Amino acid sequence: MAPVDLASWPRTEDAALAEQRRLRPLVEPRGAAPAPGSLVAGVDVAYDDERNTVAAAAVLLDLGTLEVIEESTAVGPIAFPYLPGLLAFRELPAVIDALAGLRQRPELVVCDGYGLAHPRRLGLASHLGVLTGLRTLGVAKTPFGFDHQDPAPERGAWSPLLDRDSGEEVGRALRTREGVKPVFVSVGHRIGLTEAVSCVLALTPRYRLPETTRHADSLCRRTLAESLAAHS
DNA sequence: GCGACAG
DNA sequence: ATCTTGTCGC
Repeated sequence: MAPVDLASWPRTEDAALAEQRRLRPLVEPRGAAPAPGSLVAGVDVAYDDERNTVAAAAVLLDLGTLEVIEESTAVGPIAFPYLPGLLAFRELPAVIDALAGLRQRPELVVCDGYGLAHPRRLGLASHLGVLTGLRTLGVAKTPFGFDHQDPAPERGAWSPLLDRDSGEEVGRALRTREGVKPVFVSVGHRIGLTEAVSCVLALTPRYRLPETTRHADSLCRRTLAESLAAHS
């Protein structure tokens, strides 16, 4: 996997918007779910704004057993400010570095955030998919700017996540645990929405968030804390 | 113009 | 995202 060249990474809002327009037509919003024994990666990042440092983690799990197979991390400078709708430019350089450190290639990458459920239909999950060619999906914890009805209380229940203007279904509010707030699933790249939802259910046998996300979250936090200690 | 706003 | 303790519950 080609590492990111930070020298040519967008630095301004205009450049980032132009890059989204360029990549958007390359998203493939259909495709099968990976087979039960496939390797699935979870990715996440943690920040230290004081030191302009970001730590990313990629954790590889067996989709069938949910056992951790491999871990990889990357630490680097924060590549972009946080602007809603441009999150990918902040997170992806470190995420791609972490993914590049995995010895085995995942058949799916689960991202913390959105894919097609995005103002310009290029959230970080889709962006990552187009840049790497990997199959991706997004799982977000809040509805961003979209409308939805509360799904029925049982695990597996869902309702469409709708664009406020067009009414288009851009994702699904999915109940991964009975009686707990839903998560918001959207297609990233090379997978359909129904298939993405079934993957997320396979990854949430017990908690609200996918096992992939939970492992990646704790690993990137640990990595950031260790890099902090090492530099003081 | 104002508020809302993935992480 | 991050600042932050104890506490209720499975």
